[in-house]
Amino acid sequence: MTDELPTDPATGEDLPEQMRVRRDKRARLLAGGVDPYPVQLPRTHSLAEVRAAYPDLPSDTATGDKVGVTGRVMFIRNTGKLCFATLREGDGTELQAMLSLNNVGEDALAAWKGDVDLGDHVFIAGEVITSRRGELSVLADGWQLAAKALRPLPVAHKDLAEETRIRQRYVDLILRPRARDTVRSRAAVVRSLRESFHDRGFVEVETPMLQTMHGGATARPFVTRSNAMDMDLFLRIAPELYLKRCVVGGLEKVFEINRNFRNEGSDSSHSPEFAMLEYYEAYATYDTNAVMTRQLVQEAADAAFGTQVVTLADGSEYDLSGEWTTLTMYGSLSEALGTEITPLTPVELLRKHAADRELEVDPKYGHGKLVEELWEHLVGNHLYAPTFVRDFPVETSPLTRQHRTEPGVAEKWDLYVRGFELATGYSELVDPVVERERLEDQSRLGAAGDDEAMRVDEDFLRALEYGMPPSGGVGMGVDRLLMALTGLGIRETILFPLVRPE
RNA sequence: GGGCCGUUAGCUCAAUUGGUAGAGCUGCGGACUUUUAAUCCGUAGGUUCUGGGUUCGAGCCCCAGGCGGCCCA
Repeated sequence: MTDELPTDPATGEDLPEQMRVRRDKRARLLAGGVDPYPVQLPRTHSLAEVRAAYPDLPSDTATGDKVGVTGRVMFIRNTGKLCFATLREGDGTELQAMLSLNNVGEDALAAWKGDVDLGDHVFIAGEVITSRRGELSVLADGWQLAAKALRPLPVAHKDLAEETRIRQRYVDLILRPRARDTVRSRAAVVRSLRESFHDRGFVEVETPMLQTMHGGATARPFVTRSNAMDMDLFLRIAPELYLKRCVVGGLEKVFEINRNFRNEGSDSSHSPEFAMLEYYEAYATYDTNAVMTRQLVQEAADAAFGTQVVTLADGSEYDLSGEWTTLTMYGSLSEALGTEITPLTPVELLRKHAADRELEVDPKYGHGKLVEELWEHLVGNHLYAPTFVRDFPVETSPLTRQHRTEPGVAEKWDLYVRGFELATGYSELVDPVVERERLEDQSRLGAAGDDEAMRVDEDFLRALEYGMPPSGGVGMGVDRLLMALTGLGIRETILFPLVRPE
């Protein structure tokens, strides 16, 4: 668990025996003129290429074909004059190496037994054969150390403790091919998102992560400092206000996939730093961008897993295909409470409903926040199948357009998947005068102590005053998309999540 | 922020009422030319997260702290 450095690195005196042994081997090899970390090895084939070239070799076959392969030693099975090792390479492919006294000679066999430990990278040159048991193997003519491992590999037969998996992800990746699959799935999903946008004529932009004023979401920012400019800066909580400036400027279809930072705790679905996708499209609405968002998710599922009925980590299936359910926030809340709730329902009554359900709410909450809390508690958390919930309270949606016919609600949807919020979409508010009023309301909340409230961004308002076309906008958590598609927790979808130092 | 649980060998975990800290794998020594988590014989390995306290005696009880997990806000 603890990885203290040795008090004396040269002798490694205070090290556990297993690390001392490996350090000693390295030193002995160097002293004997053998480089435990050679710069290059005459590899001719990947393990996967060997496997692909000989898919159906019968047992106990000699092909006569010579190859040079490399891999990390995952298992070793030595007998007196014949040694077996299971090599594993990057994509998880395994191939057996065999070293026989007859082929490599006494010295090379003794060196193999004496020098090679589990976890070492080795190079094997030899003939492709199958063993008597039918295992595809490379029967060595010679071998060479490719990189000596100085730390023992944890046992491969027991799961690594979750904390160690996160803190030492490299070990997790070595031991658990599934961990590497997750990384590849994530890459496939992100690539699919980009391709879906490119196919639809969107342009990818990168907007500031260091901002002089944070905005675009209600969240607490990280504060940092520019020495040269002698001023505080904020790590962005959302790219929204910059992407809208792009739309004002005539980039009518823009998207960005990048990191957001929110100065909040982490749990199974939150991380202080997370990957966010946002996209804006002129002349789109929250109706049309809901359709496109569904397509983005479905295309990503197809690209990464070849199906829209994905298999989750617990083995269950999750169906993302076809059309998705749509609810309204007030309608579904009314149904859950058994009584009509509207934008005109007084705050006192909402508080009473919360109290009746033993839901504790902040006494400062107004109508909008109370409705959202009640809804999340009574409806949102129980939505398993992909569901769009539409028409949010205006009060809590300061950047969203007022509904075109329904008073008191905004043209905003949230997409819920497996009980958590995956994405949100708006018909964007583009009237600069109304926008200013909303931001001024927010800034009054901020002045009153709400440090999640937005500030008045004068430059953003100036941009809107030049005229932003009617637009739809969407934000989707990329980590959460992976969670939705795999059933993993957010810490498994992020390669190196933030953890306190040991 | 609050509550509960955990923290022991390289890894995964045991340890009765407070009474010499154990196992499997790994390691080390040996045997073995067809193994598949090889097998067999032998053997080593500990600041029990840290610091205090109680006690004849603490992995275990008490206090403070660290790190992590779960639940709640």
